[in-house]
Parts: sequence; structure tokens; C-alpha cells
Amino acid sequence: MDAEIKSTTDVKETFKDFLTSKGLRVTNQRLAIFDAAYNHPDHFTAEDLLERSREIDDSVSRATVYRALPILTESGLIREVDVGRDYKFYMANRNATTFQAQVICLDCDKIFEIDAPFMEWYGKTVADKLALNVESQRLQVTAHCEELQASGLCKRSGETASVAI
Amino acid sequence: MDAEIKSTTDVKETFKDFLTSKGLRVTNQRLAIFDAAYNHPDHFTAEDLLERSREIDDSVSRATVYRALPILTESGLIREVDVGRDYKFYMANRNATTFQAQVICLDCDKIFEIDAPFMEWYGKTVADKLALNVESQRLQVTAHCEELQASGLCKRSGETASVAI
DNA sequence: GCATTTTTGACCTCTAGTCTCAATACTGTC
DNA sequence: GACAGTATTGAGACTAGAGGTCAAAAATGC
Repeated sequence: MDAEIKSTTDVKETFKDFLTSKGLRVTNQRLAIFDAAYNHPDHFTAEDLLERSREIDDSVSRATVYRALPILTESGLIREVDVGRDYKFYMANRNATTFQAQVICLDCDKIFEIDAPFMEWYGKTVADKLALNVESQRLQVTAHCEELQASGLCKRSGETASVAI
Repeated sequence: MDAEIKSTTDVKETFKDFLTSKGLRVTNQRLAIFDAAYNHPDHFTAEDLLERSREIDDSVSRATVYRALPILTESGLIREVDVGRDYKFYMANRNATTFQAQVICLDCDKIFEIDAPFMEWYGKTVADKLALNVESQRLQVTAHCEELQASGLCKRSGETASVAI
């Protein structure tokens, strides 16, 4: 395996270390939730995560998932993805470091993230100009299934589109 | 009064026309909600709007406000402003046509919108490149009160900052 | 003014997310 | 490995924003 790519097992150790360093305990439930979250190929909701976590450890409760999410987010292993819905989405932070634009399908609820390095540069420019701390910036594009398939973005679930803007 | 700037009374007529054209009835409650929304200087929530509407017509109910919001949004007189909170914000669409970036204060809940014409151009470029319909794009910048005051953005409530990025 | 039909207010329901608290399980120490 | 101390857990109650239901009220067209 490529030395630059961390295996899930390695990342799991990172997560355990994170817990310990914060004085938090390493529990089966937290590990199950980590596995479910980090290996999820797409965006997921808290409810999705509960379901998947229970496939690994059926004792995991809804409350524990909601309690684990901020920990996982703080660890940097997953991140919140706000798409302007009434509930939150999350996704594993497996590789992305550059800014990503969200393409949201209005028909089927799918969310794609595509690289938008230009936006990152723009964000920095804005931050300099206003002397503000840019915590988040979003470029959100909405479209319909048909258009998405024509653009080559919408393939199979879990497959990353190789498009950048 | 400048002929190019519509008075609230004129806009109210536009709203009445909109209702009629959609086969909807012109009711005191809808007009009260329109007044409360269109004359609100800042961003507001449904609950804010309920309170303000009741100052104009104390018979206005919560349900009616929630029912009026999509109508007002569809009419284009107000717009939804998603700032990634658990509840929706709205604001009057008094002048803005260009893209606006949101600057959100993490300390005091204030939201500023500043012109970002560059983003609009970028959105169009993206739309062309992907052959997608850009429905919304957001540049969201977060900051703290101190920073905001230093940048000249945070003044008095209701005052528009004259900053563009 | 009257009949028709929409709209309304009061209240009920829904859902995502959070809180409570007794029971459980992790951790450091022996 | 067992123990004590303490964090964590699951079940279920709870909250808040949002929206649905339905009989009563009000706007519209004639």
C-alpha cells in the first residue's frame, strides 16, 4: 500500500490518539461510529450514520451518534457540509484539502463536491481585503439529474467526479 | 422622490398585483406580513416576522406567517438567506441584484451582505463550463465583532456597509 | 348583498437534535 | 486481574422550528 495513503486502520489509530489526547475514552460505540463515518463513500446525515453504525455495533444509540459527531468533526476526520437543508450533512475528510464547490441535484438529493481551487484563492483575497478570518466559503450550484448526467458529474454512487472549476 | 426608487406603497401594490395574478386573495394578514417583512431593515426569522406582523395586525397567527413566507419569496420581494443555522433567515429584496457575500459575526449573530460582483461572474463561468443551471452561490465569511468593527463593516443596526469584494 | 371558495387561527403533528439520569464500561492504580 | 473512580451510554422525555388539519371567518365575483 502506498505509504502516503493512510489505511483506515491507521486513521483509526489517529482517532484513538485524538480521543486519548482530549481525555476522552475509547469506547466500542465511538469506534463503530468512526468506522461507519470514515468508510462512508458519500455525504451522510446523522440518521444514516446511526443506521450504519448499528450494522457494526447494534448497541449504538441515536444520542451517542449525535454526541460523537462533534468529536469526529473536531478531530478533522469528518467535516460538516452545509447544503442549506433543514438537517446537517457530513462527509469523511479522506483527501480533500482544497476548496470544494457543491453541486446539488434538485431531483435526487445527491451532492457532488468538485475542486474549485480558484475559489480558495478568492477567499484569501477577500480575507486580506477585509482583514477578516474566512472560516468558510461556499460555492453552491444546483442542477437537475439530466443536466448532471450530460455534464459527466452524475455517475455511480460513491464515484468521485473528475471535474474542477 | 426619485422615480427609480419604488416607495413601499408602490411595492405593496406590486405585491397585491402578484397575489391577484396568482389567484390568491388580498387579505389584511398578508398585507400586514408584507409590511413587516419589506420594512424590516435586517435579516429576520419567521418568529421575528410574526412578532412584527402582530404589531401591525394582532390577529396574525404563526401558521399564516409560515404560509405567507413562500408567497413573498416567490414574488421576489423577499428572499431566503441561508446562513447554515438551524432555522431560516429572510430579508427584503429592496435593491440588490448583484451577488452578495455574507459576512456572519460569530459573536453577536449579525449578518452583513456585501457586494461581490466578481462572484457573479465566476458563477456564470462555472455554469458555462459545467453546462449547469446555477441557482445559488454563496460566499460566506465568518468573523468576530472586533474584526468587523476594525474593517468598518459593523456599524449601527440597519446601516448598509459600503464595502464590496 | 349573496353564494362560493379561499384563507385564517387554534391547535395538533412532525422531525432533527438535545437533555436527563440510572446503569454500564473504560481507565489508572494496585 | 480486581477495584474504585469517573466518563459514557441507552432509553426515552423534551425542545424548537416548521408545517398540517379543520371548522369558522372573510374575500371575491356576480
